[in-house]
Amino acid sequence: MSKAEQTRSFIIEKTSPIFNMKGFAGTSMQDLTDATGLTKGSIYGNFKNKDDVALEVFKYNRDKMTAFFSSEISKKRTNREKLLAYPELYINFFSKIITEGGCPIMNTAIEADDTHPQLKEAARKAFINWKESIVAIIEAGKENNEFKATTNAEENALAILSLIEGAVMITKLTGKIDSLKLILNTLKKLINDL
Amino acid sequence: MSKAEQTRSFIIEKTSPIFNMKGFAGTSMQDLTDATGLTKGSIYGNFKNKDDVALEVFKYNRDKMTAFFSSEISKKRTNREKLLAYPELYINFFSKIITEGGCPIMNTAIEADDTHPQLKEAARKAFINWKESIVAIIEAGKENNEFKATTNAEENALAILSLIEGAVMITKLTGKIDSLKLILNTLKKLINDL
Amino acid sequence: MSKAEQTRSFIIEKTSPIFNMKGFAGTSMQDLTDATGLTKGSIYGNFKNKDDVALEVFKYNRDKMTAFFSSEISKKRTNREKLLAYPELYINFFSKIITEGGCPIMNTAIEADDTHPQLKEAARKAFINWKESIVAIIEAGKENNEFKATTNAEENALAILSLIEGAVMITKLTGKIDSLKLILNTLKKLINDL
Amino acid sequence: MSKAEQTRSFIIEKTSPIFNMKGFAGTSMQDLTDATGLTKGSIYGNFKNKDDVALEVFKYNRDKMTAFFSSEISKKRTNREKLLAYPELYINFFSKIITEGGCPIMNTAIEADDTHPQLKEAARKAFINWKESIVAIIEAGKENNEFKATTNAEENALAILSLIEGAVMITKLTGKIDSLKLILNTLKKLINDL
DNA sequence: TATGAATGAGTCTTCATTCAT
DNA sequence: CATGAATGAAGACTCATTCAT
Repeated sequence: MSKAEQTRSFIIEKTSPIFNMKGFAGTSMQDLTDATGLTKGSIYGNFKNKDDVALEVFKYNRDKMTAFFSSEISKKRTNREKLLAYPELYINFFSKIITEGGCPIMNTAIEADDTHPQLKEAARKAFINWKESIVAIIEAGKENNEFKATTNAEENALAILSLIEGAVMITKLTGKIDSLKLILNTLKKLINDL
Repeated sequence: MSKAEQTRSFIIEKTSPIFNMKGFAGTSMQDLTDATGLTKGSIYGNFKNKDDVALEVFKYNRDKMTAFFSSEISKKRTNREKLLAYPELYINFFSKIITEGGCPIMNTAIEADDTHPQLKEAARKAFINWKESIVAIIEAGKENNEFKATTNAEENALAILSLIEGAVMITKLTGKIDSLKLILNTLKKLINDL
Repeated sequence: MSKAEQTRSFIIEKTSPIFNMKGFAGTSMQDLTDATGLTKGSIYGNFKNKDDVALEVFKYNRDKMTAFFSSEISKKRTNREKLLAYPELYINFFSKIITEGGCPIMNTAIEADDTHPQLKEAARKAFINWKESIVAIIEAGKENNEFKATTNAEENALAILSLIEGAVMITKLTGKIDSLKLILNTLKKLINDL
Repeated sequence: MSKAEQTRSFIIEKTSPIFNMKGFAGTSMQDLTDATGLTKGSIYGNFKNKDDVALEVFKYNRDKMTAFFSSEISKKRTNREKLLAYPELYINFFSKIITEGGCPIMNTAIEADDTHPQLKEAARKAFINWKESIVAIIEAGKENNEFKATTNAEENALAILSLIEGAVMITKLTGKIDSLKLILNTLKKLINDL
C-alpha cells in the first residue's frame, strides 16, 4: 500500500463515524481535520472534495459490513442458520448503534436525497445487493426443502431487512437495548416460520 | 387567529416538506425564505431561530399524523381492524413518501442527534406515544379475546412500527411501490396472526 | 404637558442610563423598547430616529447636570465655596458613576466622533458652557480679591474639569472610591490655592 | 516571523486607529477588511473573532505606549525630570489625539463595560500598571530628597494621570491645542511642587 | 397616537475550496 | 505530497426603520 493509499485509508477510517453521526451536511471539513489531525490541504490532496470523502467513507462502511456478514454467514451450515445469524449478530451491535450512529446505509439513504445523487445511488445499490443476498439464501432454502415451497423470497427478504433497519432506528431513538431485543425476537420467529 | 399566528402557520406548512427532504442541517434560512416568499426578518420575527422553526415543523407533522391515524382508526370497530388500518393507509402514502421525504419522526430521529437534543427528545416522545397507542390496541384486543392471550403487546407493537418505518425507508430508497406493498403484506399477516 | 410630551419624557428618562452605559452604537432599539415597555412603533412615533433619541437623552442629562450644579452652587456665598462645591458633591456620585456609567458629556464626546457630528457638537457646546461657567466664577473671585490677581482663569477652569473628568473615568475603571477621594482632594487643594 | 505572525501584526497595526476612533461596537468586520485589504476569511483565519482582534489591538497600543514612555523616561536623570517628560511629550501628541482618537486605554475603559469584561480588565490592569510606575518614580524622588517627604505618592500619581487623561479627552472634544497646552501647564506646576 | 408585522441591508462568523510554497 | 494561508460565497441572525391598521 503506497503512502497515498495509507493516508486515504487513514482519513476514511477516522472520519467514518463522524459522517455517520452528523450526516453529510452536518459534517464540516474542520470536523475532518480535527478527527485526523491532518490539514485541509492534505485531505484535498487525497480526495477531490467533501463529496468524494463521503462516498469513500460510505464504500468503506458498506464493504466492512458486507465482509463481516459474509464471513459470519459462511460459517453456518443451513440456510435457516444463515438467516438467523442476523438477529444473533445484531444483538451485539447495541453499543455501536448508540455510539456510531445507526446503520450507515440507511443514514446515507435518508439524508442523501436530491442534493447528493451519487451517494444516494450508492446506498440504493448497496441495499439492493444486501436484499439479493438474502433472497438468494431463501431461494436456496426453498430449493433444498429447508423452507416452505410457498415462501415468497422477495417479500420475506424485505421483511427481514425492514425489521433489522427498523430495529436499528428505534434502538438509536429510544436508546434502550430492550427494544432491540424484542424486535430481533420477532425477526427470529419470522425466520423460523419460513 | 392573529396575523402572527397566521404567518407562523403559513411558514410551518410551507417549510415542512423542505426540512423533511433536506434535513435540519441541509435546510438554510434562504430555503425558508424561498419557500415562503417572506424575508429573513419576517421569519425571525415569528420564530426565535432556525431550531425553533424546525421544532414547530416537527410538532406540526406529528400532530397531523396523529390526528389522521386517530381519525381513521376510530372508524374501525374491532381491534384487529384498527391495526390493519396501518397497512391499508400506508399503501396510499407511496407518492407522499417520494415527494415529501419519508417519515418525519424517523427522519428527525436519525438526524437530530447530539447537536439538537430538543428535536431528538421531541421525536423520541412522539415515537413512544405512537408505540403506546398500538400497545393499547393490542391489549384491548387481548382483553376481549380478539387476540391470543399469549401475544406480547410490547414486542408486537415494536414489530409493527419496525415494519412500517422500515417500509417507508426502503420505499424512499428504492423508489418502488412494490417494496412498500410487499412489506405491508408481511405486516398484514403479522397482525392477522395476533 | 401633552400626552406626547409625557411619552417623550418617559422614553428619555428610561433610556438615559442605557445610552450612558452601552454607548450609542452599543444601544439597540430593542434595548429601548425593553427599557420602556413600549413598542418600536411608539418610539418612532415620538422620535425621528435613534439619533434623535440619543440627542434628546444627551440634552436631558446635560440639563439635569446643569440644573443640579447651578442650584447647589447658588447656595454658596463666596466664589471659592462655589468651586469647592464640585469636590464636595462629586464624592457622593460614586455609586452613580458605577451604575450609570460615568459622565454623560465625556462618554458622548469620546464615542460620538465623525459618525455622529450632531451629538459631538452638542457635547462640545455643553463642555464649553460648563468651562465658561467656571471661568466666570474664577473671574468673579479675582474681581473681589478672593483669588490671586495672577490666577489664569482659563487654565484653572480646564484643570478643574480635567481633574473632575479624570476622576470620574478612573473611578469607573478601577471601581474604587479611594481613587475618587484622592483626586478630589487634589482638586480641593488646587481650588484653595487660587 | 512567520507569515501568520506577519499578517496578524499587519491587521493589528492597520485596524488599531479604527477601533480607537469608532470604538468596539462601532467598528465592523467590514471596516477591518476595508482597512487591511484582506478578506473576512483571512481575518478569521488569524483571529478567533472580533473580540480577539480588539484585545490584540489593545495590547499592541498598550505596549507601544509603555515602550515609548519607558524609553523616554529612562533618558532623564532626576525623578522630577522623569515626571516632567509627560507634559513635555504629550504636547507633541496633539495631532495624534485628533486623528487617532484619544487615549486607547481610556477609550477602551469607557466603552468596554459589562459587554466586554476581558477588554475592560485589560484596560484596568494597564491603567494600574501605569499608575504604579508613576508612584514608583515619586517614591524614588522622596527617597533621595528630590521631593518633599510629605508628598502623597498615590494621590499625586492619580492627579497626574487625571490631568493627562482629562487633557486628552478635552483636547479631543474641543479640537484646540490651547486646551492641551494649558492643562499640561498645570500638570508641570503640580510636578514642580512635589 | 400606538401597535404589530414586515422589510432588507447589515451584523458576525463558518463554509468548502484553492494555491503558492 | 503536505502545509499554511487566503478566498469569497454562504451561513444564521440583528439592525434601524416603515407602514397598514
